[in-house]
Amino acid sequence: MPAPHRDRHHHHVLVRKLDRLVPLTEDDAGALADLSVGARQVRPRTELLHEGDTPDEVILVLEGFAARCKFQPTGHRQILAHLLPGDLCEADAGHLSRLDFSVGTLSACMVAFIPRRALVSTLERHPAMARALRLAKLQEEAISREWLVNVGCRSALERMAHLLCELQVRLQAVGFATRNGYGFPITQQDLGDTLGLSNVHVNRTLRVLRDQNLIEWRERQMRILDLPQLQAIAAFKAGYLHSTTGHESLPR
Amino acid sequence: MPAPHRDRHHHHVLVRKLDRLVPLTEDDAGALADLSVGARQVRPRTELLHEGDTPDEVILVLEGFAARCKFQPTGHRQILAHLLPGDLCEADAGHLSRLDFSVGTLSACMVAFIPRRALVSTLERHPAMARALRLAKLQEEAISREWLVNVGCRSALERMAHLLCELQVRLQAVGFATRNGYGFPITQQDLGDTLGLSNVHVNRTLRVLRDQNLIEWRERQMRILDLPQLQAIAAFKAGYLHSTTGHESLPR
DNA sequence: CGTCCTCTTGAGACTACTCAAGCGGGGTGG
DNA sequence: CCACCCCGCTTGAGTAGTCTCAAGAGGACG
Repeated sequence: MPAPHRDRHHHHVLVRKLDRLVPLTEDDAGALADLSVGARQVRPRTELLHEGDTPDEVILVLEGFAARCKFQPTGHRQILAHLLPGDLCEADAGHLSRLDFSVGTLSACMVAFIPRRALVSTLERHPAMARALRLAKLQEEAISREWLVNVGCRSALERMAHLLCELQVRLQAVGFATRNGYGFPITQQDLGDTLGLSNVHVNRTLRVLRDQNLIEWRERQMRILDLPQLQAIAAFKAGYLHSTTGHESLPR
Repeated sequence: MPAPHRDRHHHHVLVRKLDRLVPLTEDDAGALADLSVGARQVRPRTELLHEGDTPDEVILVLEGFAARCKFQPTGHRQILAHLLPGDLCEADAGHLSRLDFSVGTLSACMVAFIPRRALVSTLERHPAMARALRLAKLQEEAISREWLVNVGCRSALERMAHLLCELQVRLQAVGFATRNGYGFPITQQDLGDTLGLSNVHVNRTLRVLRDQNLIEWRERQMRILDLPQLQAIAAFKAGYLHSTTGHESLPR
């Protein structure tokens, strides 16, 4: 029993992600999949783009956790965004002279480096993809707004719960989470740099969630035991992710 | 002694701001200025766009301080961005179904409500403006990244100093700051909601800066007495604002 | 087998918060 | 014109949340 024709490339993360935002043709999907030939396995804690660079390649994460981050003179690191499978990074950074942050892997990752020119020309030939990427960018911005709220006015427990809920939704949208958990191959230090907490306090906060039987985290696998309760703690509203069931209104 | 021809519209904030990013023709400038006819005076603490709305108008601030903000169920408010004179807000929000934040004035403001269709058609006829707006958007994103760093890993004193430095640069770029200060008509509570601090702690933090003769803030006028020292406290690097002397490289 | 890295837990310190009270200026109504 | 009131600023006191320093345990890897 053959899969429907239009699903031929749907094993590809980026296709899965964008098709939820804007229905793609089989032709679109193929062109998209072609962009990520030559993907490479990258070790954890590897810098992919450096602060101050003017990269002529765009990063596409296919597997694993990567991140945008900024390093402070004090040695502190702030993680600005998690780059999950299907996330395309710095698509329009070419407009700026220099990056004001760096991009690196947290875990081992499968990453494609897409020449900007190739991306641009593909987008010109596939306007639906361009529209989907604009929507994806808006989602990203909504996430970073929520992160500012997180560090700005939530307690450690609330922040942690909120992040775990967000990842559940985002990863599920690209097929990297089950109903009650996901692979979570990052360190507690990474988590601290994400949430603006010390690694020690991250540990204590996780223990509270574990002691309340809300989560379990072993062998790089996060199990969400009580999602409703976790969402309640975080006052988590999935709406901001704009990824509910796909196919947003398409003005303009 | 007549002003040079191309300066005819340069009394307009948005023209001043965008012309620094991409040189505009007199024709561009005129079209831009036309968009803000019908600007209105708005009282402080007025909501301009509401969370959940799908606005068909874009906000242009001509005078005063406005802000994007998110309200929490707990009653807390997080300010996501300051909208200063020359800032154009939610230019591409039309792509999303619903706003996940609201926009409101902090101080009394002069604001233009620009119908999205008018903006779009002007941008189609003036591609330089469209390019300038894309660059302005990138600046905004850089600022919000820096804000995340601010609340994520800086102390109260550092956060405050950093914000004051940022405003000095941003306001000077649109002619709303002198070399050593600017009008600063917002409350300490607003400042707290911006920096993730309580209003009480904002007050104490300001007193430290005042006691060290770094700033003076009276009658809604902020005077920066020692900018280098303030920048040193904040580890402030103006580079992220990408507004140094204008006319960035223009790829693509 | 040793080393390194991450996780874990304890103890003590410090930053920032909450609650509370007083002050001062600007606007409003008598 | 004056009195009052409200809102924002200021300062104090005590508390809570988070941080730093430190030490030990458990794995992974060479």
